[in-house]
Amino acid sequence: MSEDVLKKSFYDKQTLNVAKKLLGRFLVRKVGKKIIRAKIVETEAYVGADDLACHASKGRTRRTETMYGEAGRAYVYMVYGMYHCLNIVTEQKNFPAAVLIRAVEIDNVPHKETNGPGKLCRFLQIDRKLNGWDVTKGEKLWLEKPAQNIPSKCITAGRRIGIDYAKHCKDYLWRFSIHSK
DNA sequence: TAAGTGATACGC
DNA sequence: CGTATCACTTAC
Repeated sequence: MSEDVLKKSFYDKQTLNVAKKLLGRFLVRKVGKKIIRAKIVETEAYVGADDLACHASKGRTRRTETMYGEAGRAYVYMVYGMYHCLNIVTEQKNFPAAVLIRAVEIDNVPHKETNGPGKLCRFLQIDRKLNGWDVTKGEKLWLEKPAQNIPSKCITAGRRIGIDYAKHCKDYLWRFSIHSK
């Protein structure tokens, strides 16, 4: 496996920092012999049982069990019956936190097809079978270092999307994206 | 702006 | 069991 594969030590840190550092890195998906490399351009952090927007705020259940596990695993779930969302589990074991991958860019693919969490999973053929997958192994699904880091002045923080039910937590600036130019 | 879609969680 | 809700997308 490539030396560029991000290790567990990248993920078991503070979630907000991991979310920012994931920007500009490559999400790599291998299906059969085909490899797709996607640059991450937008992420969101979901941190702990106290974050009302985090699925784990409702307690530890079968669904959220992955988030309580080790850092560097994929947390994949289905929403609205049609779409999957890909998250990467962060922080230490038994602390529920993850980074949602909201948008990516792929060479020769219209941005329209990969600029949403449900759309990028459909394009990369990610579904619940990958829930709990270890993304530090460099097989099937993993993340790689970028050619260069994204300067912090090119990162925009904003409110998270689609979590109006989360009361005061909806105003946290826990969505991060790269602004071009 | 609304509705499709089914897993999930919870109440009975 | 039933039913409400949802970290979304697409078509009006």
